[in-house]
Amino acid sequence: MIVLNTKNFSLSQTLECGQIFRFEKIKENEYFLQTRDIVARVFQENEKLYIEATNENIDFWKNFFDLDTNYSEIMNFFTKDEKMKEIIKYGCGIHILRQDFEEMLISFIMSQNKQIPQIKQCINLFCEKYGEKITVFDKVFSTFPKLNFTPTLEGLKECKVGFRDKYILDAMEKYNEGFFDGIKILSEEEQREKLLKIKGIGEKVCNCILLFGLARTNKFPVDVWIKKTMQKLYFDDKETKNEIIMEKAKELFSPYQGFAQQYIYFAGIMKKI
DNA sequence: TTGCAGGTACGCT
DNA sequence: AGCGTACCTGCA
Repeated sequence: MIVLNTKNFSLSQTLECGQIFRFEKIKENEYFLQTRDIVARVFQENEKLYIEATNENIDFWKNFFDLDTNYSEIMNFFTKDEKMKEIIKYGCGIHILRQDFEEMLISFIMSQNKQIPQIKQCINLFCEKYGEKITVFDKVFSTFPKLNFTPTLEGLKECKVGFRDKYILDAMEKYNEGFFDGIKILSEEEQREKLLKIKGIGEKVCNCILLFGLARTNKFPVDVWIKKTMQKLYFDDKETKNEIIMEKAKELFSPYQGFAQQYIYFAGIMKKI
């Protein structure tokens, strides 16, 4: 068990704002959480975060929960905009997790599925089929597999990913051809170009992978929730193209667009806006 | 029951 | 260049 000190951090807000899919609530402020092949039981009490995990490397978890970033500074930046000042009140404990690139790649291709429960199901089926079983806390978990294999379309169909089966196959074939080798050290523009070459990755999914899997925190993925909420906030509730919404976000939120996106998403799903 | 939602590809104009 | 529809699945 490790104990970390946190500031401006809420475990529940951070997990429940749509950036991570493999977690399960045990009770208030306590969750099972999985990333890659790691299983953790995480508990927050006041400003302390308790982590019991198959990997208890402190630096890993500090990085994963982004505990060294100064969120007061970021939130302070947003207070210059009256509307954002309201928005950040709802999710002021959100951190942007630094998740695994491979896992984000597959998860966000699946995410053009539907609601979060369905996305979770697809990922869990994928892990059950291709990952390894591991028993921790008297419970069986499945790890997220290394991507060094090529699945069949039939196998992927069993994960209920629907028509995204060929997209995932495309991504994994390219992955195994070394297409993504060294992606972490490329420039953001180069990373973006590579991602967009994969079938099934368009602007939105690309931005999610950049933001959550490659720590590009100035990206602003626009999904239906963000679109609705942004329209209400800045466009007089009128139908507005994603392109225009992204321009507005850039103008208002740079260099912290990713954080803004999370706060807005959270406020939006809380139906407060 | 039908039909809709989710993001992208693809075919049409 | 922009628009409409297909893709698959679960759920109202």
